[in-house]
Amino acid sequence: MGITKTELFTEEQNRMAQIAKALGHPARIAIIEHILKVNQCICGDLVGELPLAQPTISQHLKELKLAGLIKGNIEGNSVCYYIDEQTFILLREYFFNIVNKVSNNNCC
Amino acid sequence: MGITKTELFTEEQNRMAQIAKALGHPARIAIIEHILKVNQCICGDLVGELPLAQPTISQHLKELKLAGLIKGNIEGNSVCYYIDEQTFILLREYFFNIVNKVSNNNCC
DNA sequence: TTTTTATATTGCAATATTACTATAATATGA
DNA sequence: TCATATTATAGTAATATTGCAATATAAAAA
Repeated sequence: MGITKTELFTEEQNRMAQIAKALGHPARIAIIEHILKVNQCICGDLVGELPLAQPTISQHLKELKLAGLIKGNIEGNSVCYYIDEQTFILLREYFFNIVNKVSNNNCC
Repeated sequence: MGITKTELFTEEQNRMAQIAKALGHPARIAIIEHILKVNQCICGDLVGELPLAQPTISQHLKELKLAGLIKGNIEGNSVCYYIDEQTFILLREYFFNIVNKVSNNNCC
C-alpha cells in the first residue's frame, strides 16, 4: 500500500508524526543545524554547504516549512529561512514529559 | 531515486534522522504513547488497541526497536516491550539545546 | 529591456514505506 | 504429542520519498 491510515489516529498523534517525519532525513537535520549556527540563511547558502543539488535542497526546505519547523521571509529575490521556535518548544515539551513519565516507571 | 545519501552527513545527523524517522508515523507515535500509559506491553495488547493488523503492528515495533526507541524482553511465548529511556533523554537534550539556542537569537 | 541571480516547480527513475494475507516459528497448556 | 497462543517473516500491491536535470518564475542589476 504505502499509504498511512492517518484517519485512524488522533490529530495530536498525526501532528507529532508529521513533525518527526520532517526531521527524519539527515539533510533536513543538517539544514536545521546550519540555520541554528548562522541564525538565518537563504537557500543558496545551503547549496554551498550541503552536497546536494539546488532543487533537492529547495524541496527539503519546503517540507521543513510545511511541517512548521522553519519559516521563510521573502527578501528581494531570495528567501530568508529561520527556525520556527514554537514547534521546537512543542518538541521539547513532548520529550520532557516522556522522560518524566518513564523515570517514574519501573519496568520488566 | 528514493535513496538517502547517508554517507554525505555526519554520524550524529544520521542518528538523529533515524530516531525522528522512526517516530514519523502516527501508529508508532500511538504505540509509544500506549506503552507510556501502561508502562510495558506485549504486541497483542497493541493489536487490541490500534486499528491495524497484527503483522503491521509487529513491523512497526521492529522499526521502533531498531531505532532504539523501545526494547523487548522475551517472556514465555510473548515479548514485553518497554521504552528505551536513554534515547528519549537524547531527544530531550537535543530539543532543549535547540530552543535554548534559538531563544538567544534575533531574527529576520 | 536584457541579463543575471535566486528560488521553485515539473517530470522522471530508482528506491523505500505501508499494510495486508498467508505462513512460519516458538513456547505453553491439555 | 497435539492443539493453542503469540509473535515474526515472506511475499505482494499500492503509494510515497529521494534526488536530479530541465525549466519556470521573479526580482535585481546592467
